[in-house]
Amino acid sequence: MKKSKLKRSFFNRSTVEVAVDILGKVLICRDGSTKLGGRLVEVEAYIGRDDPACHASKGRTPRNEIMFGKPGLLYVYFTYGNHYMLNIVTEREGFPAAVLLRGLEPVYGINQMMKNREVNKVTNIANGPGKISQALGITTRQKGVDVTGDRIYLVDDKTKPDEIWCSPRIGIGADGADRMWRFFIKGNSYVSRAPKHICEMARVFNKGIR
DNA sequence: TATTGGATCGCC
DNA sequence: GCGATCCAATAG
Repeated sequence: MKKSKLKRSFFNRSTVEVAVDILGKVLICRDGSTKLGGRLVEVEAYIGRDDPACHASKGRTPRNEIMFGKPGLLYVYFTYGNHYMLNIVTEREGFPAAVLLRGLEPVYGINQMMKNREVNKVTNIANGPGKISQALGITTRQKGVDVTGDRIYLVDDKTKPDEIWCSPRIGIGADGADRMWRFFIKGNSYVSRAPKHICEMARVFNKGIR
């Protein structure tokens, strides 16, 4: 089986489908001779104007306008005075939606990522959304970068992820907390520390797994 | 122009 | 469990 780079058509689908399918794929960031990245193990879906937790729920603003753009663009924003959140835009152009990257199993450039994070445990490099951006050197400068290009992209190496589970999204208030739109690989050590949430197997997306 | 709170993290 | 930290969004 050959490795392949994910194309725009991958992201031009329903956000839940993209969120589930992107688990197990490898995110690569190239900068000159530096190659950083790893396998995605936890993501969340933010879907359109009807999703109260989606930044675009109240319409288009300077911050969220990238979400209305082409599927496959990076949506990066700054929050809590400290952290950059890395998202990939999904669905057709004009429909504001994205997948937030929350957990990554380090594969490439582990030493450099540990330097970027000032940590010395691999399990503490990228087990949280702010940590992923810091490890990879992502800031709002990367907002709008196209992941079908050659600087930041995703690779399908045909690895089958283990069981996919879902839960409510983290850090979301009552509005939108009912949606089970956080997806992660059950038991993986690089999933972020989460509050005690109801988790269940995402049965629809685990065909063939019993 | 002022105020408020956040898709978090790290340390107590 | 709580404070840091600063920007975006909203209200006045």
